[in-house]
Amino acid sequence: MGKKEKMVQQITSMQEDFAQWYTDVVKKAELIDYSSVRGCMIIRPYGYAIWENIQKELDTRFKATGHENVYMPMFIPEGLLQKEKDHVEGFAPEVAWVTHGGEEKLTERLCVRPTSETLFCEHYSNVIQSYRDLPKLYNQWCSVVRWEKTTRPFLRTLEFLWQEGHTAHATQEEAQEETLRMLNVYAEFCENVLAIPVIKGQKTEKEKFAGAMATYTIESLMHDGKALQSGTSHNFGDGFARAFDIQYTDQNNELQYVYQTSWGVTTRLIGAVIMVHGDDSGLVLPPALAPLQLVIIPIAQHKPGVLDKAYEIKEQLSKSVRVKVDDTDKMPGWKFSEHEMKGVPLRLEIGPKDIEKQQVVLVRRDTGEKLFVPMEELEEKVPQLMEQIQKDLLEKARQHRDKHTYIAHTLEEFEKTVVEKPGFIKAMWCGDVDCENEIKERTGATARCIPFEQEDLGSTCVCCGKPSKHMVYWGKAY
RNA sequence: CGGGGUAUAGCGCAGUUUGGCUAGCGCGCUUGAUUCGGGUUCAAGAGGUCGCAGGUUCAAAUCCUGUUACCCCGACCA
Repeated sequence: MGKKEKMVQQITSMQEDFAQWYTDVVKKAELIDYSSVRGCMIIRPYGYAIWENIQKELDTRFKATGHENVYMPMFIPEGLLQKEKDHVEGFAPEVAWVTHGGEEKLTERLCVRPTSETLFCEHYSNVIQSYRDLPKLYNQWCSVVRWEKTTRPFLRTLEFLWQEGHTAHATQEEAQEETLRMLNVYAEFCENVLAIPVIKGQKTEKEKFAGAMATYTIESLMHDGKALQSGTSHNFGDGFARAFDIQYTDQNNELQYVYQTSWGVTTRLIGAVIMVHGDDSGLVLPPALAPLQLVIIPIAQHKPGVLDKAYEIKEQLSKSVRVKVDDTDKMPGWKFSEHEMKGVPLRLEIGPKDIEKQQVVLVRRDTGEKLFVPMEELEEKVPQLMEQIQKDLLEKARQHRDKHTYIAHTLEEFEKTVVEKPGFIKAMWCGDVDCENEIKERTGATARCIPFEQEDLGSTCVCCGKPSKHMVYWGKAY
């Protein structure tokens, strides 16, 4: 009994206190540690390995769609930042400033990049001359700094890792095509690698990026019913081009402004994985993302032949999965819990009894299901299970999301749903920002997106009763 | 940034109200045995300027002032 209790007490349960559960998981799964700087976190090896897998998967997709990686400076002169009015207004409240170099005060202070639009624009204005220079399809992996007031590991930190794509095109149509192409890349990545289903759509005027003509987003739903903006893709039109004078000469020898896009995802995605798949035993990682896909736990490892067999199986499986043997001298039960906390998708137990029967025990992290598998079937069975787990996680998340997506026809219904059933709320909207503000004030929910897949839920706005324009996904967000 | 809470060993906590001997406990950690199919058992040991900075006092983990970090709820945001 005492033992059972100890196990349960490892982390706070999701139901009891979701926020505390989240903090417990990021710490106990050894994803992060807090640092001595407020709001900044240390990403530990296991957490960073997850980020590296995200990078690898995304970078492959970026390259496949013709993008090149570059690196911009981390400092932006104040004057440069201020060239685009909406942009600077959006970011000014949360930039960090460098005012001194050594002991000497700088004549112009430098902003630590909160995002790099202005740097890319300045560079583009120098390197783009002719229609032959277009399109420019650049991406950058880096960290940015935003001086936030409240912070949470992965979800909001002062410095965070991300990628930002910045492209320049000859026409508005091309820019729009690129904006949606990258949104689709994100959506496909989230579903197939992270096993997180997303709603694709457009942000409202109120919610769009500072300086953008249009912002598109993928929105996902966390286990507690809160929404998480998981990636954005912006079409800038020629707004930045006009502010930064990025012009090219077209085929008719006429000067034209370029059309630009930018798009990004961040380490926040790791937070999404935790909050979508995790459970009371800790993290649950989809196999495509997991740094370690299969952990082999020898039982009675001091007995002759056990460790040898474990290593033999490891060798055999390492062709198809990321696998390791946990041969530390801890008790098996301890190892089980530890790897469950870290979300390793599949566990293989091998002991004297198994060796005798020429079989092993496989245990799925997501379902807890135990499978007795003959050794000669392992090479086939393990990759199969990986695929199955990947698929099941996505399906489970999709079902959770659908189950927690509600429809509201009136504001009263809307308010009631927000209070009683956290999740997405689908409701019609007239397009007026006043209604958007009133909904936020009365319910705390914001417009997450105007989804591409529209549904007809009636002809009147949920707020004012005037003719409706769009069906909108609403929700409380992280 | 507003309201609430917390800070004592790696982790979880007691002690603080009412200042008083050398600051305790459980887990973990180290060493040696023992055990191994869900957090073994036993023995010996290491580890703390009580978040930080001031102040009051013969004496401060304990009282006072300031400050920082973390957690929760709001406002802002990837």
